[in-house]
Amino acid sequence: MARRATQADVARLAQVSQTTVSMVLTGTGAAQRRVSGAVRERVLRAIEETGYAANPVAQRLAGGRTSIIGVYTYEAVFPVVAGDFYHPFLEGVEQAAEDAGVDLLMFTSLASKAGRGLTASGGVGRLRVADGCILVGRHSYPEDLADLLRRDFPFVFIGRRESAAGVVPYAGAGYAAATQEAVDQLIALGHRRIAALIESTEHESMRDRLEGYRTAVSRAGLEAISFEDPDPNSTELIDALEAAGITAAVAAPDLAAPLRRAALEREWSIPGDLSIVRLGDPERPEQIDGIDWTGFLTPRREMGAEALRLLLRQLADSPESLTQDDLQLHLPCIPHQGATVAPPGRSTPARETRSATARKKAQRA
Amino acid sequence: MARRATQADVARLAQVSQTTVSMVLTGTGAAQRRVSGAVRERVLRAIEETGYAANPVAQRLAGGRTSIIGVYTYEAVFPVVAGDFYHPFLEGVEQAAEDAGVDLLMFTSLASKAGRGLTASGGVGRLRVADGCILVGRHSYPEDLADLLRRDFPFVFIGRRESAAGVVPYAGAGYAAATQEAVDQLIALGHRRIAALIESTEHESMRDRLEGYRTAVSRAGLEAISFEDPDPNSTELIDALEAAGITAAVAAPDLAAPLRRAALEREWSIPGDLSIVRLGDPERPEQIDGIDWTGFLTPRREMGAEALRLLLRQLADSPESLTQDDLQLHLPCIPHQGATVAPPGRSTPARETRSATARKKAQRA
DNA sequence: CTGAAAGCGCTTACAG
DNA sequence: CTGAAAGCGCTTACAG
Repeated sequence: MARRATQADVARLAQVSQTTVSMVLTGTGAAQRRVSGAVRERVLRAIEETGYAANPVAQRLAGGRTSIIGVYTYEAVFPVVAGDFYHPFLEGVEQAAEDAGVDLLMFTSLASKAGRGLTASGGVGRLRVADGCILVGRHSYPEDLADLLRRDFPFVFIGRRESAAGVVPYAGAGYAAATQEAVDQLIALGHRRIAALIESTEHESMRDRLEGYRTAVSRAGLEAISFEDPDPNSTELIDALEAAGITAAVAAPDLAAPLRRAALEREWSIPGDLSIVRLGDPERPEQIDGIDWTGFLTPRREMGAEALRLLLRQLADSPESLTQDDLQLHLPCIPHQGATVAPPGRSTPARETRSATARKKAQRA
Repeated sequence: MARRATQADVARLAQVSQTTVSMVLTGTGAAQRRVSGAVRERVLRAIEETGYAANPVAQRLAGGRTSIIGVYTYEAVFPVVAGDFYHPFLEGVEQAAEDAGVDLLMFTSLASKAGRGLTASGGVGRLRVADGCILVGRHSYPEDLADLLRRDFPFVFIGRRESAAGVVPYAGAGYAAATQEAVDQLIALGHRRIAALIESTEHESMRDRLEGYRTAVSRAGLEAISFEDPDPNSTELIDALEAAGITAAVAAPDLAAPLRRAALEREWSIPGDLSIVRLGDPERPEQIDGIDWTGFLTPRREMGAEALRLLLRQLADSPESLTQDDLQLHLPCIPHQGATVAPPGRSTPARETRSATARKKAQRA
């Protein structure tokens, strides 16, 4: 196997110095150094002839750019499950990369061991073969974020992430705004007892939804009734909703279907007895059902594409000019009017009946 | 921004040479060089103190390998269609890359314009930023193959490819052997009039299937009856099968379902009147049905994984020792006994009846 | 306009 | 057992 050609090889063939070869390749020298037309021609021909392509590793070590953007996925790059949650993010990244003419380096060598993240599997250093890096994954890894920020390595997270260590650049979904709007609509329909069901507020995206919910209910002078990490398989949740007189619930994506199932088991009708709003795309494939959910979709492709563009902006000439608002993107979610929301049940009697049935079932159990 | 510590920093602190630091870190020196206990201790402490972590970029440059393997996909890297045909190949590549500790560079910048291939979008040049490259795609691109071979660039195709320009390294499916075996089984069941339905023999994989079919029928002294690129939506195909007295057909993956549909429309029963063997995984997602096809599966993940391993072998110490057999892999297909094959219809009357019905329908049309 | 030289942070013969 | 030195393939001041 022929050794790959180097600038030295090209230089020898073109009868110029290696510096000159580098110069014609990356014209961005101190003073936009011009190489005379004749010499440039010779060099270009020699490049052609030798099949030279710059070694990105050497380029990076010397402090240059490679037009290679890293992609670090906390989950598998090529997900096993068709219809995987992460797929659309990567499609967006790919599309934007193609548009920008950059290549994507998937850090398969850094496969996150047992979900312990980047820091655990070799650290941020390895990412530096790329000009910058996009990160995607379900969880938050505070150490990774701190490390990334401290090292001053250009990166963008897909999905909002916070760190005490500094301003984390991200392309996130506007969950707060979308949730708020969804709750506003429930209120406009006449609902007064609206619950929020979310997963752990450890995660930024859940905090955002909760915040949107709180803003909307408090502005309307309603009571905020939220359940964090409820167990949708227990009857207690439905008991609690009933006791609180809830007529509508906004639910984290993976909680919507279980809530619906639990409610139906109680012989509630959806949306007759309970309206449910789904706050985004479900992550777990088993949650993908045929239900026409009212709520909104997570703009996954857009998040991927915008993340890449944001990274490119950071790599551009004057990254200092980027403000926090430039670095932290909240992309609008896509509202969808489905079949799981209706005005609250009109008659108290109906509600009584339902409650009676429910109570009977509960006693039997 | 704290500059990250280097071996030089550690060396200074530990009062040893930078070489020694490198030595204690990577004990694999020429003669397993031992550093005395005391010195090793000092170095380790200094590493601790400085928080030193090796710069992988420098390691790669010094090591002579970038550990970057390119992946060029003629189709989109992250396919839009869930259940995409190409997905499993990439999963296999990813798994093998993870095992080998190499990263994958997806050439998104080279997105093949209108299916015109590599040569059309700039040529082999950019691929050279990687140590070698895996190529995946539906079609054959003779120019690309010739270019790759002529340039002596290490690559492996997923799926068998031929070129007059030389020996193309590939990890292909053993379609010939699998098809032959399938036909043998039909013969063992008592079939004597067996047809082959394949797509254009322009493609290597179709030629392989045809070859396997021909070998099997000729060995059994039967007539070879093959249809290349038949139109399964026309009644002519069924007419022809009927005229030839066919009782079983082996069909290219994307032709099996259309053939079945056409036969059912004729009121043939499957497998009663016609046995159908499907020769691999269908490419087009609309062909994915609930039918339990008899035939075999394409070992897609294995092909991806083996392609990467083969490429790595080419990049290893003594690639010259690789023979053509080493470079061209035919991975065994996975046989599957489904519900679309049975012994041929026992009675001539049954067949007459069927033919009569069919003839009537044909006249009506 | 062009080239000699230093430097990026490592590994690895080659000498002591 | 340890270190001085060369080299991996680039970029980028710094001199001509």
